[in-house]
Amino acid sequence: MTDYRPAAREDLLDVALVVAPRLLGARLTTLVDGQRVCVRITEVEAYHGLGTGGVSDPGSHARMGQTPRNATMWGEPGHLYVYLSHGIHSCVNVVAGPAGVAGGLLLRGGEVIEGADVAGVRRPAARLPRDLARGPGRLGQALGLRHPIHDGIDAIAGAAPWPPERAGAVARLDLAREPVRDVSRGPRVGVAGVAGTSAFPWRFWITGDPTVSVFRPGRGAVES
DNA sequence: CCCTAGATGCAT
DNA sequence: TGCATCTAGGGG
Repeated sequence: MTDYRPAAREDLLDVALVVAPRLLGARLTTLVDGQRVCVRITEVEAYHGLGTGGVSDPGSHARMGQTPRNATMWGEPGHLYVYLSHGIHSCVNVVAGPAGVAGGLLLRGGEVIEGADVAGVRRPAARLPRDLARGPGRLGQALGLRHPIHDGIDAIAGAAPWPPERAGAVARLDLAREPVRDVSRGPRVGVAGVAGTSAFPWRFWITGDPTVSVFRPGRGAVES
């Protein structure tokens, strides 16, 4: 990953798209406040931003270039970009692509496979186990990840099996996974304008998985 | 400044 | 359908 060098502008666009399906079935484990929760990722969305002069993703936080808010997206791959949605929800991205290029995969859904009791306490509204991490805000809450204190946390363990804590939290992404039977692809959720149409089919999910969030077209999307 | 809209969730 | 409530960006 660190040796990756884009040969063309199009290759930069590919980065997040290549990584996206690879995250399906992968596991993200967190240790927050001494409590451990593991989620099997079932739904992701790709976002990127080339900054000034390049083609940009109109649905991406990085579309206008680097800002204090989206700085993590421009940093090291494998770190977590945690942002606040509507002033309430902490949503989690896995940063993708080389440092200096904005890219990330929004984790939109997952199955809690460890620490369901802990996740249940964090998410009392969840009636069914499948709702514990179904949706980006829910997933962040189930894992105990919060904006802004956990933004930029490194989810790659590296040589150490369990890296040092940061802000009372540890996150680890395990890309080794069981083969995924069938992957579906379609437009991203809740993105307005052209990005809400089939022009950007950058949402990937495990076909038929009950922990995949409900599709909701963005404002300005084509009605039917 | 003020307004709007946003990669949302949940009660009504 | 409306609200919770924080942020960035665009327009006056």
